[in-house]
Amino acid sequence: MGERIKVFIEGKEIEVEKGTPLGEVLKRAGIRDALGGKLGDEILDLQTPVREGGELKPVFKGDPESLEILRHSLAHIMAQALKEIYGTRKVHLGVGPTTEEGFYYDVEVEGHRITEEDLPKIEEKMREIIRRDYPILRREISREEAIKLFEDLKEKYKIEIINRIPQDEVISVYEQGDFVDLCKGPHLPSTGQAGAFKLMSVSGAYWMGRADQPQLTRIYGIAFWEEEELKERLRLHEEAKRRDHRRLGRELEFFLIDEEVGPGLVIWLPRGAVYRRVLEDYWKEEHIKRGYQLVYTPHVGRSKLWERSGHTEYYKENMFPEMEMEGEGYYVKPMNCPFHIAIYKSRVRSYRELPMKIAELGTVYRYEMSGVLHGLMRVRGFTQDDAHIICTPDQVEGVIKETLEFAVSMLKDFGFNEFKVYLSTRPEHAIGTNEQWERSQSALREAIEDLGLEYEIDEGGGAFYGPKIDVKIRDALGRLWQCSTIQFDFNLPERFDMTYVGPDNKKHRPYMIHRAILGSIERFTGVLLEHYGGLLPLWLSPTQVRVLPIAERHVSYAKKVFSELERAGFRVEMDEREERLGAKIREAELMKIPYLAIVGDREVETETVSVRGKREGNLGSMRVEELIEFLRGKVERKE
RNA sequence: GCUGGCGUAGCUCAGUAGGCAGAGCGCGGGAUUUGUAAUCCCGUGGUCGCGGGUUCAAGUCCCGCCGCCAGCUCCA
Repeated sequence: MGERIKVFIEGKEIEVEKGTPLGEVLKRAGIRDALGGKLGDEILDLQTPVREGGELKPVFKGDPESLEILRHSLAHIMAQALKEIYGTRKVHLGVGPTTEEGFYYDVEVEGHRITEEDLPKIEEKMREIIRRDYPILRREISREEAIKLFEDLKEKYKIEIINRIPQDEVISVYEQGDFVDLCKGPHLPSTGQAGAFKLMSVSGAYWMGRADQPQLTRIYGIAFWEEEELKERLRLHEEAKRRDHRRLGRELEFFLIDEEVGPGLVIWLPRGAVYRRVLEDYWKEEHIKRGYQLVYTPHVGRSKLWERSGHTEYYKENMFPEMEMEGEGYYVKPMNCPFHIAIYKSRVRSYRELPMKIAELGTVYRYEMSGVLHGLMRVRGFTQDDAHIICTPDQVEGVIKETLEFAVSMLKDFGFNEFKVYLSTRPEHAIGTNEQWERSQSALREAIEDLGLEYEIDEGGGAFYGPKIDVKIRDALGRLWQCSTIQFDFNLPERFDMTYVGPDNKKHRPYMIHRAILGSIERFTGVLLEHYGGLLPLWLSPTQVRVLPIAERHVSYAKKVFSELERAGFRVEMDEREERLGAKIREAELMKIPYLAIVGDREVETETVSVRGKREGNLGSMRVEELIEFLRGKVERKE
């Protein structure tokens, strides 16, 4: 009799011998149609021996966890297809994990470069393997056996993986037909049960993610149980493409990135600049309301400054190279903090003036590797909505709470309502005292909990100089984007010898916090454009209303409408070209102008305008004052 | 930066196997006076990313560089 363990399934307690396959365990609990089970964080398939007791959740086809099983098996089916096409010993498999929407496999094919053109052929072979309906069998083998097996198969990468598996861990392989792969599972019982999939793309990926290692070909696929779900996902991909901010930025005349000007350097076109001005005005007002002091600082600073701040030591690879003038070195700023510190230090500070909140829409320049640049999302020059808060130790809790609240409320104003917060705590090598770390970390955690936000802790993921929280927002397509960050800094106050005079008339070291809410204006704009598909909320729209006279005889009345709207504070345009109404409307629609005020004989006659909303369509006739009220309401509610 | 793909008119794209650079939209001019997503006609527009090479001949083939795209890596 072996060791016995207890598992709990749907409230039932089942005692089995350690190592009983999961399928057997489930059978004893009276569950027959499951695909696997979840024990702790691990998803096991039916063949996996259960070696630990605990709560066991059966996983059925259709459960989110079941996709993991499906996708794992599809990765193997793809690998098998590759081997059948290019030769078993010519294909060297790397790793083949599942992703959020499918799977990929990193492979090296000797003597052939896989391109997207190969994908249909591979897909076809995969379908064939699925039709053959091979049973997928799990086998646990010894380390020696495993090494011999994969050496025979010329699977050099698998050997490396085996050598990294801890000595006490079981090594398992899965077989289907004459294909065998090192894998801990989970898998479907047979290839015939694989669902709907599509191979999407091919790209390079370093072995082990390290640039000094060989580069393999990564083949991506997406997979779902049902054809319908797959189609829906492909539709989302199309939608994302349609909403690509780079396309919208050009079409709506928001911004330009010009090769001659330089990669990663954004030029804001007049329409984009109007939007940006509105956004920045709003941002400034909100900061002033909350007691921030707005400042402006230079774009370059002496090398000595960056040496003192530590940037030349820790951040140099992200900085534009040093320039020299009158024998003195200068750097273009990658951050605003040293300047804000200079402001703080411009005179002696009393505890009475803390917390001091210094804010700036500060444009910084960072060297980013050419391959990572991407529209507005990843650039080399950008404007941070930056602020530094300097406070006494016992103000920390209040300051953090207020800051997080501020961030969330601002993001909500832009129409984002779903947030995910990440708390990064002390890493192994860190500066600062235990007291500083604990106080800061608990202030961060409390603030998140007080606001009832969903969060995750990234244990040890903080910077060496302090813990932080990052806020990510979820967009209309379900994607997460990092925006806000609240970061403690125990380093700079020391380096710059920042002090304040306390009630005891002695000098003390303040706490300092870096924070950004939108992150960068450029990136945030990219996110906004994609979130709204270019149709920004009325308050942010560069043009809010366009007046369309139908014929020339309506122009003078249209001008009256135009100036009334303008006087009411709206951003208005008029299209008085000799064009058909349909054409004027079409162009306005393409420019995503939120409201059109159309005037023809009827409107002149009745002193009204015919209103057409981009979202709502024809809204019928109303008096100009009514339109103004209607638009005002929308602007005020930030709709 | 690395791997792969791409780079033709302002935009979207065609250009077979080297053999006189094309279309639609845009833009300019004219006609049309127009009712909820494209009026018609005429015209304009290109160092084919840049630089070399092969060839009688290069948008097309080869090499180098630049940029873009998908990833790797990194991040606001």
